[in-house]
Amino acid sequence: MSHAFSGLVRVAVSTPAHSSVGDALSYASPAPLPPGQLVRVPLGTREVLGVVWDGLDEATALPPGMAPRAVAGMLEGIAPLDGAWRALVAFTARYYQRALGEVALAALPPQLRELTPEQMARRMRRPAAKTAVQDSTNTIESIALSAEQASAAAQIDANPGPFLLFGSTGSGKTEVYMYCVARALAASPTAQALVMVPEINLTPQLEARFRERFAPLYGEAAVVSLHSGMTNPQRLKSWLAAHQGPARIVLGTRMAVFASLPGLALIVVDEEHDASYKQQEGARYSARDLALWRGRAQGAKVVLGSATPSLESWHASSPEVGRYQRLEMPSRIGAGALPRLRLVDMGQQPRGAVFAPPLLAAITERVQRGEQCLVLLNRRGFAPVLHCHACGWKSDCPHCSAHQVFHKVDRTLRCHHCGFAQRVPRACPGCGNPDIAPVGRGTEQLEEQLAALLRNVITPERRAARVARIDADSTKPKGALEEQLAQVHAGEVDVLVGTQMVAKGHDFRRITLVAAVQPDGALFSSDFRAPERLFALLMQAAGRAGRDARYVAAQESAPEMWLQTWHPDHALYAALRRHDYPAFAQQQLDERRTAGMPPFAFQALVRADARSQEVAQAFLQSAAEAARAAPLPGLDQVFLFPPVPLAVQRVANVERAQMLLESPSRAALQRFLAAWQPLLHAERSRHKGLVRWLVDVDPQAI
DNA sequence: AGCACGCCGACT
DNA sequence: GTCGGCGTGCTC
Repeated sequence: MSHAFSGLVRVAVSTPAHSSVGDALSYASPAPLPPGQLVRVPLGTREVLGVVWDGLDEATALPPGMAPRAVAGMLEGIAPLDGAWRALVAFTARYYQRALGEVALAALPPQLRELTPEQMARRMRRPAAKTAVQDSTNTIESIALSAEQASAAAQIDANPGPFLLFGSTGSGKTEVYMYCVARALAASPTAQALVMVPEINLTPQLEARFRERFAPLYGEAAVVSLHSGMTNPQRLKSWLAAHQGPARIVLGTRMAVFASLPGLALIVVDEEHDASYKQQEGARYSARDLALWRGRAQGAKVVLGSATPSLESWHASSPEVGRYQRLEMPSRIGAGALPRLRLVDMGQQPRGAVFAPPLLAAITERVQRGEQCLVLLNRRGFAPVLHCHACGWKSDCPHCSAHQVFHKVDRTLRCHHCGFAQRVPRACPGCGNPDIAPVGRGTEQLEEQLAALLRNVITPERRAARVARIDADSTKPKGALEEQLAQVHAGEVDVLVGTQMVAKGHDFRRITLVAAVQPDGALFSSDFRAPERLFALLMQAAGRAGRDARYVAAQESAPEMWLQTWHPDHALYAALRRHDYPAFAQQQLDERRTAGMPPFAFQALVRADARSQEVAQAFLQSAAEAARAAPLPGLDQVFLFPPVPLAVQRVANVERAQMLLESPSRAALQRFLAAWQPLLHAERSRHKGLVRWLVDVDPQAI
C-alpha cells in the first residue's frame, strides 16, 4: 500500500472539458489520505465527488492569492482505486487531450456521484456476495476444443501476447475466450478477466454463456456485466463487485475498459474491428487501444478477436511488424460452408426495380421451402428525402444541412442529426403542389415492398409469407429487440429487413439467404475507411447465413449472399467472393502505405463548432498560425491541413468545421498536441461566437 | 458542465 | 417595483 498524503493533496474532480483546468485541484486535508481514495470536496458552491491523486509537490502551486479549501469527507468502505487504474485514467486524459478529472469521474459509476455519504454507508453495509473457491481444473478440461481452437489456446497459454485471434464467423472464438478465462481464473484465486463486446445488445447472450460455464464454479456473483444500458444501481453493484473482488469476470461494452479490476489477468476484445469501441463524445477514447495499453501496464494478457480485423491490428500482427501474435482459425464449426456470393449486375436489370428479378425469385424459393432470408439496407425510414417535382422543394431540416427523412409509419419527417420531427405536409410547402414524392429507399419502404411482392407466397406451413423489420426505430421500446428476435427464432418471420444492427452477432440459425440491396455507397466514399467497414459488414452479414448445418445440408438450400451492385467487377467484391480477408487487407494496406495513411501515419482532428462557419474556420486557422509561430515541439513532423466544413456542415443550427493533423510519428503528434492545448484554450476567448472546440485523437472517421 | 452573477422586458 | 430571460465567467 502506497503511503498516504496529508497537508495538501491533489484531487481529481469533474472539471469540464472547456474550462482550462486540466489537472487535479489542490485541497487541504488534516487527516492523511491514500492516493485513489474517494472523497467529497467543495467546488464552487457545490460539493462533488473526487479521487485523491497524489500529494502536492513544491512545483504545483495554487494560483496566487488562492487559499486551499478543505476536503469535506471520505467515502467510507470503498477501497482506494489502485495505481493501475489511476495510471490508465492519467494516460487516457493525456493521450486523448482531456482533463484528468473529467476522465476519472466519467470512469466511475454515476451513482457514486449522486449518493450522499449516509446513503453510501447504508449501501456498503449490505453483505457482499460470497465467492465460491473451488478447484477449477475440471472446467478447463470440460471445455471441448477443436484442434484449431486448442492450438490457438495453447499459443495464448504459452506466449505473452498481445494476440490477434483471426477466426472466421462460426469458428468458435467464444470457446477460446472461455478457455483462456478459465485458465486465467484458475491460476490465482484473485485473478479477474475482462471481456468486451462492441454492443449492449450482445451482452445478454454473452453473459448467459459465461454464467452457464463459470457460475457453478465461482458463484453467481462472479460474473457481472457493465454497460450503459443498465440502471445506475445495477452499474454500481457490478462496479463494486469488480472493484472489491467478488466479480471474477466482467463482461461489457467499451466503458468496461475503465472498470476497477485489481486482479486483472486477461482482457478479451471481441470483434475488435468494430467502430463502436471508439467513444464519440467526451474523451474520444478507443477501448480497444486502451485495452492493449492497460494489458501491458497491468501485466494482463490481451486477446483481440475478429473475422475481419481492423487494418491497424492486421498490420501490427503481420510478420514484418510482429507487435501482436496472429492466431488463425479458418474453419467453421457445426455450421455449413460460408455462403456463396451472388452478384447481381444492376446494369443488366430492369431500371428502377428495388429487387432485381433473380434476387426476388431466390427469396421466394427460400420462403416457399420454409427457410428465412435477411435483407440489409443501411438506411432507416421510408425514404431519405421528399421532393416536389413542380418547384424543386426538398424536405430539408430547418436546423441542419441535411434532409429530413420520411417515416411513413407515423407520417413524420425526421432529421436524423438533430432529432427535429414534424408531420408530413399534405402538399408542397413551397408551391402547394399536392404531389410530393419520396426519393430513395429506406428499410420501411423495403419492408412494405417486399410484403407486397411476397403477398401470394405460401410457406410449407401453408400460411402467407411474413416480412418483419428490425432497425433503430422498430427496437426503440425497451425489450422490443428481444421480442422481435424471438419471433425470428420461433420461425414466425420469413424475411427480415434490417439495418446493420441485425448483421452484428445475432445468431439466426434458419437464415440461408442474406441480401444487401444497395452496398455500393461505400466503394467510392470520401472516407478512406469506408471499404474496410463495408467488407467487415458484408463478411459479418454473410456469417449470419447457414449457421445451422441441418438447414443447409440439402444441396438446394446451400447458403447464399446476394449483392445488388453496379460494380460487379470491383476488387472488394472479388475478395469477398473468395471470403479472402487477407487479400483484401493486403490490397488496402498497400494503398494506405502509398498514400501515407493510417496505420502508416497517425492522425488527429480538431473540430470547432460556432454560430457561423467563418468563425469556426477562423478559430482553427489562427490556432494553426499560433502553433507555427511558436513553433511548437513536434511541428516539424506534423502536417496541418487547412480547415474544412464537416460533411454535414450544420447540425442543430451550429456550424461545424474541422482541421486534420497528420504525422508519421505518434510521439511527435502527441508532443505537438500537448503543447498546442494551452494555445487552443487561449485562442478560444479571441473568437466571439465560438461554441466549442475538441480534439479527436486517432479519429475513426474523417 | 453547473451555477453563479449581471443587466434589461412583462407581470402581481 | 420584482421575477426571470439567458449572455459571460469561474470552479483549488
